[in-house]
Amino acid sequence: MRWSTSFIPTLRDDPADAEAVSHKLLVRGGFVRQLMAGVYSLLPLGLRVKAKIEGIARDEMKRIGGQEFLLPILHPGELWKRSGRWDQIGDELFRLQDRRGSDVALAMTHEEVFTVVAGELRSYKQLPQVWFHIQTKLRDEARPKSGILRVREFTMKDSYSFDRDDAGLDAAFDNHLNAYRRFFRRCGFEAIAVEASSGVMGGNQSVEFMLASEAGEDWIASCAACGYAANLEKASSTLPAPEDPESAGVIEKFATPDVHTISELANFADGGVPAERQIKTLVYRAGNETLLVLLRGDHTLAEQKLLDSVEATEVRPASEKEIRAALGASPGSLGAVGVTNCIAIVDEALRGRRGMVTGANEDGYHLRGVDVDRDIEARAFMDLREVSDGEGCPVCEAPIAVFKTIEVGHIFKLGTKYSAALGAKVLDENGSPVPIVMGSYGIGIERTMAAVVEASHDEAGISWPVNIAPFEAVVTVLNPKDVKVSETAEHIYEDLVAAGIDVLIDDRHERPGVKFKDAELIGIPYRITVGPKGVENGVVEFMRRRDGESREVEIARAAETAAEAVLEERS
RNA sequence: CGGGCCGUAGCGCAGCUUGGUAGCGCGCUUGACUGGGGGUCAAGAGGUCGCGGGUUCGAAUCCCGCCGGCCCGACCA
Repeated sequence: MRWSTSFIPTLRDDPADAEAVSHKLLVRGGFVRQLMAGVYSLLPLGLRVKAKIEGIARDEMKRIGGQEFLLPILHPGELWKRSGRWDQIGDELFRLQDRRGSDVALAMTHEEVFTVVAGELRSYKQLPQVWFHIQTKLRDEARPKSGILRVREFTMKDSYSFDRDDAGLDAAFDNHLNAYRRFFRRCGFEAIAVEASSGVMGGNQSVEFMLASEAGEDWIASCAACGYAANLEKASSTLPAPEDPESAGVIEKFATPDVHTISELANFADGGVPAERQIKTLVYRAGNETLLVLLRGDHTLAEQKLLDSVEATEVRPASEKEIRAALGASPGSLGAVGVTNCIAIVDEALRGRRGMVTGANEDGYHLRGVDVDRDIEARAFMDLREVSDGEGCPVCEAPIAVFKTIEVGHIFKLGTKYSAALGAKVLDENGSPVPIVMGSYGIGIERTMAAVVEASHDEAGISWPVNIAPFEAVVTVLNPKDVKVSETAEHIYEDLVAAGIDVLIDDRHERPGVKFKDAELIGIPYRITVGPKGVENGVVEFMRRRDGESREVEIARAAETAAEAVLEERS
């Protein structure tokens, strides 16, 4: 392609509304333009990258036996009602009505429709199947942000596995796990596979693929020593054994005027204790039940863990009014000792603790000498707290690291949630109908694009890996008016085209500096610079974007050298 | 959905406090010089000041309403 006739609108300045590096660079480089909040147009450069990422996804899916489909994005609301998600999901699902007034949903994901198609499977002998498509998804995100990282309209590679039993699902899941690792590696980064919560997707196991990045919004805990990694919604950790008094002691009420927070109580002169000796009492509503969620004073609740373990579709913090009605005191003086009208759920870290301090359910008073096992009627002990950096890995006890990541892929063991609801059954060996065991597996294509930029850029711009670069090489013509220079450049360009390299020739009438800056901004992995001085000496400059390494190459060998470098890196 | 900030030329911004009919840099067009890291000079083009209403002789500027965007939080298969 010729730069002079291409639409590559690069910008000198960062767009004012961009925060994330990938957002700034993809806009400045002329890859994307915003249309509205969370909706972006892909320009030619952006589309080229997207197509390459899709190509790798397709390749990896076919490697594990995937068959490609293309399912609609306009779905009958009826179908989503049958799976239950019409009511479960809320505002994130785009809904509309057609001219006859029928409910229609815009695809957030395609479990329902793939399951309907799978309804034509008749026999266990037809299983397993792995089906996929690469299709637009629409989600009315509450807060689109960070450019192309979190949007309302995007492309997803999603696949669905259909198996006769859990063992089959396990195998399909493993195949995807490996395919995803290869996929992200080919896109240019090592994704961290983490245990995750399945959320409203249903199913009992899910793994997310993450890229460590400040631009991300998911926190994960990861152990460098043994490889354990989990989303903070799910991660657990070990703590040093507490040093509690031997004897249980007796409960004493004491006055704590003006003490409303854990830290105020820790600093309270007349009976205050450190946060780790306090019991934090949070009040939640789940359906018609009031839950007391008890944690150590210095710990934070991982709300998703609570949600996952109470089997409610929704839990929310109780209002101050509800709290007062249930416990007779305001936040700051709450506790679970002697409370019978609420369900107390206690974090594992409090099990067996003695000599603790907690609220007395009377404003301005606390209790000391509390023995958790003796004094609190716990419905259950569960892991509810959020892991902190430096705590012990649950597998090997080495210190665990907590950091921010971008979620680029997510795979789920769905089980029979959708097949049972939508009647996708096969006959087993005995001739009895059994629901198909399903898995679903997604990769965000544009998000992957942005993630690569987050992982691979410098002050000058993007540095694409060869596999997904919009062009693999650029021939920069320093002075197109100089006939010798321009003929030399054109020859090299033609040779690269003939060699099957995606090559761009910068034949614009621009200053050299402008061309260099632009080539670096849009991130072309290799550059051949053809200028009058070099041509005079029979050489051109060959430069690698990622480290700036450059050398002179004979004109006759230039195309070959570049082609070899590119081909060596393609995978 | 709560809190904060912002909509003026393609991009980045000033002007608004104290009303008088819009300006700067970059980019763009034409010409000349220049040609290995965003060059110089000259001449130009380009704006319903987000939208609607109100106040006023007069509104980018003041008032009311709406729309849109960004950030923080809640949310997120």
